[in-house]
Amino acid sequence: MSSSSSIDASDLSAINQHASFPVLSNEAGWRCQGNLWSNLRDVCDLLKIPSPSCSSGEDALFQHVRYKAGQRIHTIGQVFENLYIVNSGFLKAVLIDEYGNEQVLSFPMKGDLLGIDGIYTQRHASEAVALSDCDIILVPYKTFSALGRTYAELEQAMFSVMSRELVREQMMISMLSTLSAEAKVARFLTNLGERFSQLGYSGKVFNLRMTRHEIGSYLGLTLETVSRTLSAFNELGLITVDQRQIGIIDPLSLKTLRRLSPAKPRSKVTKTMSETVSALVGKNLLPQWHNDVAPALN
Amino acid sequence: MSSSSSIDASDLSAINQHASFPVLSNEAGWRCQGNLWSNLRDVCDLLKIPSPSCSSGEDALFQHVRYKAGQRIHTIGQVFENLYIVNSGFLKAVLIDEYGNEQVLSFPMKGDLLGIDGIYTQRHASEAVALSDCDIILVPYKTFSALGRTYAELEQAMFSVMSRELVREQMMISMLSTLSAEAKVARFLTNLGERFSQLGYSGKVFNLRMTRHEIGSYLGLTLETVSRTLSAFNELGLITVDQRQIGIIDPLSLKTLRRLSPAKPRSKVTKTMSETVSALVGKNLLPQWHNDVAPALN
DNA sequence: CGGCGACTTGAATACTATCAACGTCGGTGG
DNA sequence: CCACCGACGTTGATAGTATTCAAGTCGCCG
Repeated sequence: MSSSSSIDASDLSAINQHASFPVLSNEAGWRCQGNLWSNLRDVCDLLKIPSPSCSSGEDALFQHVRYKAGQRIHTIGQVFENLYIVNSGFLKAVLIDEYGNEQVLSFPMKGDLLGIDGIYTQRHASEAVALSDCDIILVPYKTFSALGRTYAELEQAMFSVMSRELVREQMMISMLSTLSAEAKVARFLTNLGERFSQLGYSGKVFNLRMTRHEIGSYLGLTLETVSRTLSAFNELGLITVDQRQIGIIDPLSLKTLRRLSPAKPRSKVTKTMSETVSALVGKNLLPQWHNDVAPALN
Repeated sequence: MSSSSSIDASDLSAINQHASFPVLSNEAGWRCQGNLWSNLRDVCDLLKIPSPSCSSGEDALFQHVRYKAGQRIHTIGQVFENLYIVNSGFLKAVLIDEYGNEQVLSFPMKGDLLGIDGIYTQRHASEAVALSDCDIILVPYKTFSALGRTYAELEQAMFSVMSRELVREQMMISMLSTLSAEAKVARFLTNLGERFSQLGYSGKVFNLRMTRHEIGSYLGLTLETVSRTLSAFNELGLITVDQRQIGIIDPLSLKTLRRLSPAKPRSKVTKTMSETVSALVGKNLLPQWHNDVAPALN
């Protein structure tokens, strides 16, 4: 099935059984044809962690695997053997709850690490699905552990990455419990834009790779609410929406968009404001202080 | 201030500066008076991870610090130097969001590990506050790292613990976005009960150490909703409530309590159930399928 | 005793979910 | 080629849940 230079996901079972421990090789030839293999340095660069200084770069080679949109990288309950690093493409990480509903946890893209959740029980707690064609680097956990014993910095970096994930999830928890639907969607868009920017794509105009339903699951909203909110932002001139094409027009307003003041509602005078702003405040789409400090505007 | 055998939190600054790297000592004397010091084995036991088999148990000693209710173990932005392990007492871990509101992330108790979130940026991302008097074991991260280099199993265990935390937070995310207020509170109570059980306390009758406001923050609800829900459970005979004294009467119903079916109601057979259950169904407190298969009731 | 923080309870409101109808796009097969 | 279909998306009407605002109670501490 794997016709030429590209390892296909359908070959993965064979790979897992026979090549799950890529052996050292001084032949650089393995890396010549396309992106079939990466060395430790490549992997560290991708993860944005410092690569071990004294590494020859040839300690180990890591295999790339291609997945087509819709394919699963790992599934819930599957025995944990590998970590996965996204080299290209877009995916979703989902949890299936006790009633069979899927909960989207994240939308990994280039440079993101998958599979950490399997370390604890030695089985994956979540599943990862390709939303577009993907190129994934397969990092056998045993290999990685062994390298960690050799290079202390690598081990340290791994702790750091896991700590970062932890903090990211904490932010997610905070956002889920405190923000309004509008604020959630607004942040989702700006965050996505920022991530695209960091990858060298446009952070202002981009394509959503996921459905409204998946966005809703990720944000704790229904797909209708997501759709309505996008439409509202569009009407207000904050963004443009054309199916999955998003254009960010007013990033600042999006970023500061907030819930209707969960704290002290200081009922104060509303002053004359620009059309747009008053429209926003009227719809409770801007922070409360736009009301409080109204005199400062205009 | 530290009068006798007990190290007080107010002495902590001095400790951090001068004794942040507890030195090896073959004198067991340090551990004689009370719980002032723990060795690696003690720490591993507390965390429920296997202690390195070839460890002498005297590689390092870890200092205990006592905190009084209300004191902070670490604060946001504080330089990350130590991990903390709860030996006794109850705390809350909180995040302060951009508007100054506090978001409760967890309620750590005996055996829980604090401070992991500081590894990434080398500064704590959250803060931990004692809800009761606490005895905390202070584990300098550097010491711990060094031990990890010596004992591979220890390092492995650390990854495992972090992975577990990650999965726990994922469950939290899922719960926050999909469950109803009733279901959230019900799970909160049963989870708390289970944790108490595991510590040897009663899982049926216990004291809440936190305010309704803190519970609400943890669950993404307002304090009023928490209060109302507890009252409702009380009226339904699922629990008893007397201020912060909780008595779990019907653990099973609590555990299966669910939102009013967001998904497709899968018609299944229901076994005969008690009065209590039909009361619950009447108030939409039990899964939708309890209604769908109503003929099966009575 | 006074006062404050925590808690409870009620009433009204606001927000989001739910239900339903319809529109669009892309693929497939007659 | 076109008709049909299914998945996805939009929009409206309605319902329901949780928040907000507002008293008022309780317990504790100075």
